[in-house]
Amino acid sequence: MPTTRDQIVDAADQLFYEQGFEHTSFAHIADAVRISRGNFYYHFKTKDEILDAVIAARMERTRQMLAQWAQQGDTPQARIAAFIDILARNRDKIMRHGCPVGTLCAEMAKLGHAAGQEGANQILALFGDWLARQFGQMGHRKPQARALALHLLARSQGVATLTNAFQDPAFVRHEVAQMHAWLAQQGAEPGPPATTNTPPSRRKA
Amino acid sequence: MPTTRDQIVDAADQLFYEQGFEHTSFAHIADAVRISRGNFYYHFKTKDEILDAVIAARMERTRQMLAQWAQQGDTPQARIAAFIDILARNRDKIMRHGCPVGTLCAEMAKLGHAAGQEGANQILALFGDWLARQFGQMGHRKPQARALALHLLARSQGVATLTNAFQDPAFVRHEVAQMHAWLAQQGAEPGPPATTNTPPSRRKA
DNA sequence: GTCTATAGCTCGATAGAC
DNA sequence: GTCTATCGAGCTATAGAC
Repeated sequence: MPTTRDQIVDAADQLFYEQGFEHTSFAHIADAVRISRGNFYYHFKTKDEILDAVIAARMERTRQMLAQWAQQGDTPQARIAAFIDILARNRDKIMRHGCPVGTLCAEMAKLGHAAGQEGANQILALFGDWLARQFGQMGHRKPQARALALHLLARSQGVATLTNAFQDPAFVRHEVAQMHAWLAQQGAEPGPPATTNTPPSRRKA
Repeated sequence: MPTTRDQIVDAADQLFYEQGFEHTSFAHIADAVRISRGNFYYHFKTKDEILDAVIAARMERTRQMLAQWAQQGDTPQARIAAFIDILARNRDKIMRHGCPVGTLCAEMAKLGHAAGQEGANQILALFGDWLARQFGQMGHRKPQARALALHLLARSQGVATLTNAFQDPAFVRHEVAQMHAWLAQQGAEPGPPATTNTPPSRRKA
């Protein structure tokens, strides 16, 4: 039996994802947990407090997910592939509500909510840093590994945005396949790292 | 001297972009135009009405911009390059508020605002259809031209999302350069069109 | 810990004078 | 066309009984 506080955080987490932070009221969260508004305020004094708790929970869950991928994947390529596949695995939710991380970052930026923006960006940064480490283990030097990580992160964000807008499952499949193909081209190579998507062996060919 | 109605639409357009639709109140718009709330209601009866007007204005502006690109670019490649360059040209605004189209699509989806989502998606589709036409003129068959268009649209959306979150100008420059390099690889070719980012001449090599 | 009741505010929207 | 005045609903947040 989870504590009331945990139930509140879980419900808020889901509602913030489905309807957005601003659009979700205390009444809405309280109704979902089946407690009174007064009880809600016993656990969280302000809306910022519940936002902080949700962000902390998402951060922790993200850390665990990344640790699990790191444990299960034998090669950095396999681990990055696990990242790419979340788009396909969460396709239906993304079609309805977008990427949980990206849409929260966007909303916090629009609201001018500095603390929330900082927290949401940190979750996004967790993915970026983790991906950069994987590309580093593939043999890429630090700045290049970081560039590849941000490139892949941006692509997955873009696919999520268009999936949310156009609701086309075939588009997700196609882009995920392209990302896997792109990943296969980013092989570890000695010598100068590639700066474009072009395979190094073909540069200046 | 623009009409009061046009002034309202312009102010609402800007505020919806900077703070989001839901976060912007009638009082906020009225203050920006320096009219009373009552006067505002003479021109627009509901919040959906002003949203419709803003979307219509953005749609018209987008059409004009695409027509101008079509007129100025001598080749389809040059015209697509003009699309890619809006990321660099609007970099500062994107860092602060994201992509005007993508963030509106995301917000409408979160609010469950069917009409607004439909309108915002239509603006995004304007870009997609226009890009698909350009790729078609480069010699790609219809489904392939559409896939390339959506791929590029998704990448620009993703770059906008990460730019908004991380506020890194160097990242924008790098990704824009990569998109131009990618575009150069998507040359018109007879025979089977490429289905990945790999240049066709290298497939199965 | 959980509840009811409500303060204090802002919202979208309306009515009517000028 | 523009204004002031105001409504009812919904919001965050607080106070206090149990």
